[in-house]
Amino acid sequence: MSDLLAERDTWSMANCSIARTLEIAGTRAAMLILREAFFGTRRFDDFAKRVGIGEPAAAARLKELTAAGLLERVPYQEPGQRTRLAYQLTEKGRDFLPVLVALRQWGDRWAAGEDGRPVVVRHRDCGAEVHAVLRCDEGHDVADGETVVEPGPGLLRITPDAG
Amino acid sequence: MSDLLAERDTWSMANCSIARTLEIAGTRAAMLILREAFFGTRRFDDFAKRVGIGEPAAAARLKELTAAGLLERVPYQEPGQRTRLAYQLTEKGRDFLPVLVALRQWGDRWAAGEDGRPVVVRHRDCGAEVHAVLRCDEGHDVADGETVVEPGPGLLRITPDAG
DNA sequence: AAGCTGACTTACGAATATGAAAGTCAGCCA
DNA sequence: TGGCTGACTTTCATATTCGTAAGTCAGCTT
Repeated sequence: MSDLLAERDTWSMANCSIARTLEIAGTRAAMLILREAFFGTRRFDDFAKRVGIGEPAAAARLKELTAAGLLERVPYQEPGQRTRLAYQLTEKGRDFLPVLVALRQWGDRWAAGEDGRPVVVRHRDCGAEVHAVLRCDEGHDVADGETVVEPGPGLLRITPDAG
Repeated sequence: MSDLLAERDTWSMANCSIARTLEIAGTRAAMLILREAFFGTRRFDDFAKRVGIGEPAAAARLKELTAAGLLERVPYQEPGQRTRLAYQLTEKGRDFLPVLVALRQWGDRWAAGEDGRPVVVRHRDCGAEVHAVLRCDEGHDVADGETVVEPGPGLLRITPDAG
């Protein structure tokens, strides 16, 4: 990306989309709960157990993610069991998948154990592995160093100190 | 993704690539420092100021990211100034860009302010906007719900409790 | 009506992350 | 040689986040 230097200093990052996203789902536990949701986990206890966090943390993160609209609670009933509530991804939550795939991909490449990747994500229709890639609206693959950043319509400016 | 249910319960997520990635760069401050690095920020004070965090936090995160190999300190000298150290992305750090793009994209769509996106990322060569997309190795775009997860070579299994 | 189980909540303490304010240190410049 | 500035570090206090352990509550089953 380019160095806009002085121009850049007038940008307020108060409403940065990355920061906003992190405020909603930026904690380790929240990310891992979303991972589990994509893996198919739906029940409270399973979230806590599989993410490896305590029940209070699981309850707090699930509540936040539900309030933020990434998860919704839906009633379900197994035969011979009472009605329960399951946590299920909404469209807003499912749209988070590229973030998780990108995180996994980076970890696979740069921080995997010696035995390699613990899980593999494949395309259901063809069986090939799935990756997060950068692509522009013209259809080009975007390689390292080929991006530039510019102000968008929602950019706030900082009023420089007088002087 | 499919629900492997019982099978899934034998998976240990202790070495999950997502969790490993989050341990290296999973805090809000670390992510935002990487964002700034992609925006072209290189100096200590600018990181602290533009990310909006205190100097102790900036120093701690920069140190961690440098130790983890995402950033490197390189000497530089402006005319008439003494030699200083700048923080610059390594290949390992630049490879983190898809994560940030995916986070930004999600925030743009689901958590933007009413004026829209604060920044826009474009392809340098053609000017079109850049997105993080999921694609399989066969070249197909992968849509919502078209992924399946399976164990990889590095998957650890949990020995079920006897009984 | 009592038991059982899943889904939480409460209580408590420890670890981590962060901010404000101030101090330290190293060189280039005058 | 002293000033100045960028780059940190130190100190102190606070806010989150997390784990363990235990308690609560609701309904379906018997």
